Amino acid sequence: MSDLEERPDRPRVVTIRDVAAASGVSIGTVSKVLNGRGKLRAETRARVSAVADRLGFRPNPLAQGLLAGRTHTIALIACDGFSRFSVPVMLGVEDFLAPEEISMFTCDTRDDPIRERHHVERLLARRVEGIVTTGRRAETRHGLGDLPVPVVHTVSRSAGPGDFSVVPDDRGGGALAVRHLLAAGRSRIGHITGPRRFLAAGQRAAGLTGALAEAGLRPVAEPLFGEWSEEWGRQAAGILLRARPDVDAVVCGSDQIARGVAEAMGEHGRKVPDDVALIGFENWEPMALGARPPLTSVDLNLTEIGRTAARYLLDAIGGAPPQGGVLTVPATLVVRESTR
Amino acid sequence: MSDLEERPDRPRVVTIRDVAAASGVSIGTVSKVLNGRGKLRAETRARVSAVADRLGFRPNPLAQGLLAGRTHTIALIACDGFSRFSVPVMLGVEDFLAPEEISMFTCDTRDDPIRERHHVERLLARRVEGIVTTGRRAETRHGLGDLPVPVVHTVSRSAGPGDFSVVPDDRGGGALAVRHLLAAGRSRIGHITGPRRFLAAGQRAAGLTGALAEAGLRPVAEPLFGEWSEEWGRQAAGILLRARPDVDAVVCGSDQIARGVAEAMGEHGRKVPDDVALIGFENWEPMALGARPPLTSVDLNLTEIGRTAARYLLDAIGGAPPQGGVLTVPATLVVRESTR
DNA sequence: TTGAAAGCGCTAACAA
DNA sequence: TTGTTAGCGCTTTCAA
Repeated sequence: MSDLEERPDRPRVVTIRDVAAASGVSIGTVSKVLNGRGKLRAETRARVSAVADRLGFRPNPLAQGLLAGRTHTIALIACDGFSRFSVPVMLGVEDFLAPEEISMFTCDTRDDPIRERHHVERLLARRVEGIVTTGRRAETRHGLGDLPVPVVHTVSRSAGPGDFSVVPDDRGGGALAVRHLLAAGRSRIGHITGPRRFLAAGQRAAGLTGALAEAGLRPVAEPLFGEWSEEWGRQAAGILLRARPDVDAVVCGSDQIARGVAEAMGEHGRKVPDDVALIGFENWEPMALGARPPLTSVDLNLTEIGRTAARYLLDAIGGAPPQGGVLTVPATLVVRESTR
Repeated sequence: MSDLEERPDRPRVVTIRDVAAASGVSIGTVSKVLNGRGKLRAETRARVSAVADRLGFRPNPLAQGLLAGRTHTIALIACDGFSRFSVPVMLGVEDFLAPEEISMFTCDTRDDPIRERHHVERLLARRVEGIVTTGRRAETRHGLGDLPVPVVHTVSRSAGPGDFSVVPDDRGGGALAVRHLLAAGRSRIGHITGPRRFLAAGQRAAGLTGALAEAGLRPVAEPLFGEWSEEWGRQAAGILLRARPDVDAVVCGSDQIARGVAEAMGEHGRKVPDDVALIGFENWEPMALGARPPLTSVDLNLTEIGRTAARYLLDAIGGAPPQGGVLTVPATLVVRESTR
């Protein structure tokens, strides 16, 4: 496949000088045409643009940026191998950025602070104008330190003082799930979720108990903290059924857990949703749709978190006063067969 | 959260001039110190580096790039919303790029040619030095046209003449699965997979029948083409069992299908792996590990595909003669309980 | 209405 | 051993 012939020259990049020469004007004039600036004869404008088009001229953003001190780039730093938590955020950020003609560098730190530092250094050297970080489920993360550009943290909130974070509403999501179940006439509601050390698990549980309390109720049993896995869901369903055979609904801390619960319920002779209604969390479609029956699930709207983060970042880049604190994006409920 | 006070000035960016002034030398000297070029007194070097460090100087890569005509950036274009197929490739590309101090722009086309064109235009304007595309399962995609920079397509092969693609070995993966089953003493092997129109489905099936043929065998029944879903797995398992109750192993076109099959097998009174061994495809861990029992699965080594693509891209950027054609990265088998 | 020239931050060739 | 200068591609005065 290799060949000895000279490599065919790739088309040389066309500069403003080429356009000027080809259209017989100065580079200043070309610049004015391209930017619609200054006073020029219509005929000149037309002619120069035509030439620029014909030559396939694209202004070099490095040169533009050098002069303007801007790069129209931002960076997204993930820490979790672009997991299913980071990806929707990325898409949201991109959504918001693309029409602004801003490009996005991405990198992943694999949860390694050294790698993170390294990436931040390089990105700053490249003069990105802002940084978005993404996290894995709602946790608390360290800040990035005092940087010369605005930073927005997403999903995981930053512990750095004055830092700004956009996070999912785990608590509200838990409440949402409960209200849906109450409206459907369920009242003996259990909760099976991930490890206690996860902020997300605690908040989802708190939202659930809160919403039950509003209705003068309590969970049918103490929330069961364990793992984020299907296997834990299977185990915990057994534990719950043994303690409270009369349970008529379970809110799960993740769709994976909910799948495990669904399976175990069947094995214990309970029908979903007839005997026990089931709600998952995170609305991870391959999981939620593959379950039998398909799972009602709390959607944390991570893409919206990404859009929101991008909007704030652009505002900050534009000179808006710095924001600190945590902004929470509401969750929504996607209703499927497991609660119908 | 807003305040009326003046926004605290972010630290102004330090230029080579600042360093020169602060250390009482010319900018040329600073440049030599920073790049280790030229002949300078050791004392000067030490002093200037110290000042540069103290000031937190970072050379502006825009200026460097403008001069050198290089940007040390590449782009990755996904088409599938950074799906589980694109993400491992991204990580592989990043793996290979990071030590080279090359940064990666990413964008997603949402499978929209207009969006793709738009992104390509913008990336070229930014003078990326190369482009990697990622695809969703092995398909054939259109090329990007004649670009002034090298392009490597991954996962989906490009139909563009002279284009270079790095793709998974679906056929080899199918063969791998069969050989593993044969070695385990199974011989009545069925196949349940995705839609016939997918190249990946066809190749996996071909690999399977090929490896069986080598052993003088044929599939226990015609391969069942359907959907990539669990639901299809459940359905198809029933069909297969009705046709061939004596089947002792099933290779599935995806882990999702395999999960469905596993579930249905249980319902039909077949134990996995005792009665029927099961192999999935793609080694999508949340699916493969959550199944009961955990699934043996063919890993397509997408991260390795990413690394390989990055290596070729860098070579091409470095001036290696252009390659055309398709490079196949071998698959491997991850053995778990479903075949033990 | 157009052109000339300065300068963004940096490197490299050449002078001193 | 160090400084000076030109120039990368572009925008933006200011002159013509």
